[in-house]
Formats: sequence, structure tokens, C-alpha cells
Amino acid sequence: MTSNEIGSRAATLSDVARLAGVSIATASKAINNRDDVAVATRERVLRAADELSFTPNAMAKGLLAGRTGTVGLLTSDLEGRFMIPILMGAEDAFGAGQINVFLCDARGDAIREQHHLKALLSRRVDGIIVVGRATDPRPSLGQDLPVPVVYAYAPSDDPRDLSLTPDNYAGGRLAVEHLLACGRTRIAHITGDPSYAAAQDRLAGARAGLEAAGLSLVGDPMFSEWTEHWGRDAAAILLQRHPDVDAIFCGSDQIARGALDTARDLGRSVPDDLAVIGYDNWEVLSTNSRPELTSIDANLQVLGRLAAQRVFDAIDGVDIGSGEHHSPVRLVIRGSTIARR
Amino acid sequence: MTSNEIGSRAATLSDVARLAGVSIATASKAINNRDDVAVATRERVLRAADELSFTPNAMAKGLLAGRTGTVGLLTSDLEGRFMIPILMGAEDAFGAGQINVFLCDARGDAIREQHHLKALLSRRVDGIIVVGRATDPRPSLGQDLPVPVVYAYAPSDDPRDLSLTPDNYAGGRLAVEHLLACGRTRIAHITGDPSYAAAQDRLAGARAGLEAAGLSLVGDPMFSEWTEHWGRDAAAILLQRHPDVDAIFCGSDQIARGALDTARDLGRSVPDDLAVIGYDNWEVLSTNSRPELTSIDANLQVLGRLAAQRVFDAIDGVDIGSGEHHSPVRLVIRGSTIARR
DNA sequence: GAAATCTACGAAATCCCTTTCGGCAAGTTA
DNA sequence: TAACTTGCCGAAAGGGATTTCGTAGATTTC
Repeated sequence: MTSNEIGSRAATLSDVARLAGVSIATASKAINNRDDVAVATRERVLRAADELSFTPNAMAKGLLAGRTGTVGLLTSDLEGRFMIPILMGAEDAFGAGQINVFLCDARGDAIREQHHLKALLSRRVDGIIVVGRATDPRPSLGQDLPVPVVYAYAPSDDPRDLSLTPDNYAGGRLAVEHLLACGRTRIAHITGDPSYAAAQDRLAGARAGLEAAGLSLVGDPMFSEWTEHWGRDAAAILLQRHPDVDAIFCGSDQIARGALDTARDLGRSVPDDLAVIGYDNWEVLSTNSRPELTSIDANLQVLGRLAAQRVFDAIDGVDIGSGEHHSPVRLVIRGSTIARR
Repeated sequence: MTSNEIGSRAATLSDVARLAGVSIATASKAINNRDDVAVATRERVLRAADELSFTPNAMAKGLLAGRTGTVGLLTSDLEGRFMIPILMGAEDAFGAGQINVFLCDARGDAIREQHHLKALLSRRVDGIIVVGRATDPRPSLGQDLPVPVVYAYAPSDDPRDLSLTPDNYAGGRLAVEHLLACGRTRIAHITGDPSYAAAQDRLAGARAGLEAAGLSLVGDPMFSEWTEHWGRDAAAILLQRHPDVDAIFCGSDQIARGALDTARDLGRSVPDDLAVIGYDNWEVLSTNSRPELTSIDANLQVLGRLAAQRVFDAIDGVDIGSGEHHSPVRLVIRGSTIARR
């Protein structure tokens, strides 16, 4: 086995220097492509480094540089499906540079979060992204941290922080405008838990869209859980109470799938007789329904990338501003609102 | 704003020592609860540390200790839903200790993976967990790494590595045994892509279970995609070709949901007339179907925790062995196999 | 041929912390 | 009172890398 097995500590710069017969300083310069090193010497050093499979110790480097090239990602709840695309986007943006990501899942527990925060600070991360599990404001980590912080998905409750959240209002409006463009006028709304800002914002957007067209919702918006069960039940009630609705804007894809099921059971044909639009564009749900589900996509991966970019900027000393910024959403049209062939 | 704002570098031990009027050595001892420090002195130091919100620099500590207290999590594809529970389990196990996790997503690209591996090594992680996206063997990272490596979900193709994968064979067998216990005898199998080891292993387990009961599958196992669409189509073909099947073992919950849809369309009542069992226990699918879906749960979170534990052991110098180890799976009974009230 | 100018390299400081070991003062014992 | 503990603290080394600055030798210039 090579010199590199478990137990034998990794090679250091001084090992390389010794093998190449030069000083540590020269070895460092050779490896980092600094000037003032003769070509022959540089080659000798590089050969030695290669032979020992030398990997510079990032910690030692960080100690000196005052930057670690690491970023903390503090999430509240990994299970939540909104985390993952954001996390991917961020990891993506960072991975392209030379930055590595510390992942910390606080499990929605404030104590754990403090604990993780402390750990991140002791690791001297260069920045922190806080990812929440809903679009409702969450407590700020505070203003007196030695590193820049960006809040993604869930905004901070302190306007002095920078927060990036998807634009639920625009999403609600976009959904309704699409239904209107499809010629629908009798539009109802089934959504989830009314205590979620997401539910309220999407509803407000939808109402604004209708109002602009001189219309209003059919019946009251129906609130309950973000589940297929509720989608089925609500749609059944709705279609019985208002048989003349020609479109349902659902607050989530799960609810929309439930609504599709009920429509099918009741013999309502989608999209001819009834259009259904969901929210989130959760592909495992939206692309597997009959018909496939038109939905609003929050571009979470882009959001994650944007958050990472902001942290980058802040690290570079750029002022990244503050307040809650809404990132644009996108309509994904499938067969549940327009007949396709 | 306090002394701690962005830009002003974090307080160091020598800042604390100066403020407390002691030497750096004494400050260190006081903070780390070492002996040989007078009570009054210790208090003075702690007060100073608090005032400066001093956080020890983990890098400097790691440089000295030879361990960093970090672990790398090298995934192939964050999108895959199997990653997340494993990642949660691992993060959970580590988070309980004082270990932090570097998350690296290679996006299934070998180049990116090498790149990330190099970064992890330069950060001197104490161990690495490699999480694959399928249960098929993946290329080993090699034997000459200076840190212990554990493979989770996707095993390494090198038997000298330690791999932990869910026991698909046992899962297939468990599914069939449950159906048999429910009194079913004419059991068919619809599954996904035949090139997946998961598909083959589950099938083999199912066949073994049937054989032990002196039975065999109704018709050939049906292979195609892991989607609801395929589940619907396959079930339609199956029920037409073999109207007398009384149970379908589906290779994934998605396929099972499709099968449930078709059964409903064809007027077959589940579970009375036809039992359906899925695989993966993906709750968003399994608990939202009509009826709710019995499924096999691979306990991925436990798998993640186990992998983390092995890395712990290896770091502590324990020999963790090698080869592919299968972790137990679990049956989750819901309404699609047994009528419940 | 002496002085000025480069070139290539190395010694040493620095980053922040832990740990060992030596020293000083006070208290204890013979 | 001399000899010893004991308790408390600080000086300094060490860990791995970068960077500044000084210097020896080679080269150029007049």
C-alpha cells in the first residue's frame, strides 16, 4: 500500500520540501505558482508533492488567510421538500467556486439552532444561509454576528436582515391570470392551512388577478390541510355546492391531485369541463396525474443559487442590502388547464 | 453595535487573556476547565470571554489536535429522494456529537466527485460517507485514502470497502409473505427498470417467498419505468390478461399508486378483491392514496445513522470491517392489503 | 575589475490555540 | 529556620501553511 494509508498522517509541506531538497518557503511558492522559483526547482517540488500525494491543509491556510472558504447552511427541517432544491442551488453555486458547505439541520428546534450556530461560528464560516421551512417570517439570528447571513425561503422577522423568498402573491396572480386566459371565469380556490403566509399571499394574488378582470372568487376560499385527502373532500363539497365552477386554483399540487381525483369520480372532464391548477410544481405529483398538472414553480433552485451569490457578494465586501426580496415564480403549463395533444 | 459586528474580526484567546489580565495559557485552561486555575481567575477569564463573545477557533484547535471534527458527505444526486433520509440520519447522529458535516453533491459526475473528494481531503475531514442514488454498486473511491470511508445505499464495487445497503431481497420476501398471510395466492409483480439491482433483488426475494409456500408468480414480472404511468398501464394489461390475480406486489409506491388508479377504474375493489403493496413507503404517496398504501420501508434514516456510527467507530480506531452489509427493512401495513376500520 | 542589478532561495514571523514544564510564593513539616 | 510541598500562573514549543525580507551568488554595466 502507498504512503497514504489510514493512520499514516497526510503529507505536509515540509515533507515535500525535504524530499525536494528545498526550504518550506520555496516549496510553498513552487506549489502556488508564485514567482521567484527556478523552473527546474518548481518541477522538482511538484514531482515530490505528487509522489507524496500532498494535499495542502486547508485549515492551516485558513488560519493565516482569515477566511476558511466555508459557508454554513442552517436549515430548519430537511424533510421539507422545499429545502432540497434550495440546498441544491446553493451547493451548486458554491461548489463552482472553491467553497464548501457545512450542513446543519436544526429540526425546527431553537436550541439546536443556537447550538449549530455556535458550531458554525467556531468553524469560522465565511457566511451563513438560513433556510426556513415555510414562507412565514422566522426569528432573526441577530445583528451582531461576525459573518454575513442571508435568509432563504423563510424571511427573517428583522427588516435589517436580507431575506429572499418566493413571490407567492405573484404566483397566485399568475395562476388566476392563466385560468382567465384559458377562458375560465368561474374560479374557486382550495388551499391549505390558513395560518401559513403562503396560503394568504397566494390567495391575495389570486383575488387581485380576478379583480383586475372584474371578477371574484366563486364561493369562499376553502382552507384546511395541505393534503390530497383535503383536496378530494374540498373538491367534492365545492362541486356539489357550486356545480358551475369551471376552474379550481389549488394551493398545492397535493390538493390539486385530490381535486383531480374527485373530478374524475364525479365524471367532470379535465380540462374541458373543469380546469385545475396546482402550486409548487412537485414533479412526482404534477407529471404523474391524469391529466398532468399545470402548476406554479417557485424556482427554488434559482433562489438557492441567488442566496449563495448574495453570500459571495457579502464576503467580498459588497453591500447586499436588506429587507425581504421576492423572487419570481414561473407557470408550468400541462394538460389540466389546456387540452394538449 | 457591539464589538462583534461584521468586519471586526472575531475575538481571539489573546484578546480574552489581555482583557482578563492573564496569560494566554491561563485563559485557555480557564475556558477548557483545566486544573491549575484559581476559581477567581477562572471567573474573571470567563467574564472576559463572554464580554467579547469569544468563540474558540476550531481550525486552530484542529491543527493541533490532528482531528477536525468534520465529516464529508459525498452524494451523487441530492434530488433523489433516497438521499435525504440517509443524510438526515447521518446529520442527526453527527450533530449529537460535536461533529459537523460537509455536504458535497457530485451530481452523478465522476469528475465533480474527484474534485469534491480532493476538497474534503484538503479540509482534513475525519471520515467520509458516500451516498449513492441506487442500490447498484458504484466505483470505489480507492483504498489509499488517509481517512475511513463508508458507503451507504449504493455499495462500493470493491469488497474491501465497507458498504451499508438496504436489504431488497428481504423486502421482496417480506412483501410477499405479508400478501400470503393475508390469504392471497395469485400474486403478480409490477416493477421498474430491470437494470436496477433493486428491481432484481426484490423480485428474487418475492420469488423465494412464493416458492417457500409452494407457489409462483402469476405471469412474468413486468418491468419498465418507476412511474405512476407505468403502474397504471401495467396494471391494466395485467388485470386483462390475468383477471384472477388477487394481489399485486409493486416495485415502488409510484407504481403502486398507478395500479390503485387502474383498479379503481376497472371497478376492482382494494383490498377486498385485490390487494396492492408498494415499496419505499414514500409517505406523500402512500398515505394519500385511496385506500392508503401498505409498503416496505427501508429505514433509510436508520441506515444513515448506522453509517455515521461506523465512521465514528473508524475514527476512534475501531476496525469496522468490510464488505456489503444489508440493513433490515420494515413492513408498514395500511389499507391496501387489509381492510381497516 | 569594481560596482550595480538581478535571480533564486531561505530564515523567520504570523495565524490561534493547546500543552508541557519550569518558577515563584505561600503554606507545611522536621 | 531550613527543607519541602502545594497551588497558581506564564513562557515557549508546536501544528501547517503563507509571506516578507534579507542574502548569496550570478550577471550585467561602465
